[in-house]
Amino acid sequence: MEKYKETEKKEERERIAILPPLPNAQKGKVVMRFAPNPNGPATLGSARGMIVNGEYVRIYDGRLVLRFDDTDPRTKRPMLEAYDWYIEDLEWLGYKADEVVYASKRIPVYYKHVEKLIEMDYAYACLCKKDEFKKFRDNGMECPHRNLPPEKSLDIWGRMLEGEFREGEAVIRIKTDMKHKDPAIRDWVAFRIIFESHPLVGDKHIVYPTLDFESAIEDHLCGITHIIRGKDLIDSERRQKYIYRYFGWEYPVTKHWGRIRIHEFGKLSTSSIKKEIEKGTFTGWDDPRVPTLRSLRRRGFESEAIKKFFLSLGVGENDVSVSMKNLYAENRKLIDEKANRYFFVENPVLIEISGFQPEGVVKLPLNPVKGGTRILKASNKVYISENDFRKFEEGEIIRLKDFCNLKLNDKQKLEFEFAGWEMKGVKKGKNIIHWLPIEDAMECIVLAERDHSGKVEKAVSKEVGKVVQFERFAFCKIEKVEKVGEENYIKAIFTHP
RNA sequence: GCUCCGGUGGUGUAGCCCGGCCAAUCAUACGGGACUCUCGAUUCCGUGACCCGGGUUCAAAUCCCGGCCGGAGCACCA
Repeated sequence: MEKYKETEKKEERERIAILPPLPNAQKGKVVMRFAPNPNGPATLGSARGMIVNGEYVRIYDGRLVLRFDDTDPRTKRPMLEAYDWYIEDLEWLGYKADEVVYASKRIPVYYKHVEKLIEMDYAYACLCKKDEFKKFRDNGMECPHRNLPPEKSLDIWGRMLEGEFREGEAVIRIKTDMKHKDPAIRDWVAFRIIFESHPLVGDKHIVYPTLDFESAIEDHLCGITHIIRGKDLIDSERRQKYIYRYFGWEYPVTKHWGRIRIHEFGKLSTSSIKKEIEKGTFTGWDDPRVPTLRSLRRRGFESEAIKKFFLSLGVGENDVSVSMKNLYAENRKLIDEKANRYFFVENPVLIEISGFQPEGVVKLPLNPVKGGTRILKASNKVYISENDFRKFEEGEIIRLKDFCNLKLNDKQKLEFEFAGWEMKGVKKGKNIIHWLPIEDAMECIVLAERDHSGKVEKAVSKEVGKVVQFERFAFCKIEKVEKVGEENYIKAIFTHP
């Protein structure tokens, strides 16, 4: 009976995690893509793209393409390390790209396509200045270059590639409709000149495609059947459909999700994080305060929790504003039973207990599921947290968890007196505190929003790389044991409460 | 301003296409009880929502119109 209930619950949870069916999707024939710009590492926002696409591909037994939309070496300059980081992060989340495409390496392919479009008179070389064109566009008028004969456009195109124009002097535009009711769609730019060395392909090119062009061609070439992305790219579809019509291609099925805002991180964008790192506010892209996947991994989050978190948001088009608490809840479900328990005493106050001379050791439970014990010396010199100490009043009985009771005699002088071994008489809850014998304590620093320092059980040294729970404090990942001078100390990272 | 899109409890989400079984699902949050020598877990109970106004209909969260609010795009960024 109990077991039946258990599995039923699991199924319920599983069902929630399932995404709505994709229109026109056939098992085995779905091809989807995740297309980031590697101008920084994957963030929580990128994770949504990886998870939703990855999960659909898994459901439909399809193919996943990881494509780097890195065709602007200046404004959204790619970061060389980020390419591999994306591949790593994708794998960490449990998805594997069946194919990896680097747009910057395939620029000649895009050249060929645009040449064809120019020949067919569906694209033209435009020599207007940016604001000149804007005027034409806003008034629904054709610019003087629009009706250049294809040969003439082709000639300008050739000279663009030769470097005869400077930046801003010539672009290639796709012909749409200068009277289109949405000005954003009118004759958009497909290629522009950028004299800037590309981190990945160097000085090979001076004419780069815009995202809309590159993505349109690449989606077709890769045989993408379904595109799911943020709604900021919703106009892309309207623009790109012109190309698809001109070539007689079929546009993939699309779906867009709304903007996501995480309460705790607010406005942090890739570029603003970058700035803060350069300023030294953050230590790097894996600083625990930063919403990158690298940081969450470092903090000890399970990728499964991140997945559940995003799947629970669904793929609706309305904007969401969600708290990390939801992620914490998912992660807690996974790590609670794995994490060993230890005492971490923040802002330690050393007290000496009078009235007894303890001998031997105290055994404490190590893990709530697997059991096991950990051992601390029974001592009359122990650390307790200043945060607890502050709350006690003279005459109060305090329980050192799993050890013994004390009575606070004089708060000023830190005078504590032994008050028995048994639990009875102690109010459960707030008066049971964690503690640490002076003999088993070592220094510990916990990196978080605001760093916490204190003392921790020496045995924690064996947990490097693992997530533990510091009782009555939080879950933390033990990162390493570091030596400062003579002394070792534990460096841990705050995971979540 | 123009062009799209969206509005279900504090926060997310299901339901809306194909109106009735929705006095609206689930999660999280919050409040209270039990249990546990953790402020964690478990468990029980509770709080709490269909943006507003019209219309269609025997019947509307679901369809239609208007309003209000929110968002996205309007880049030689992605």
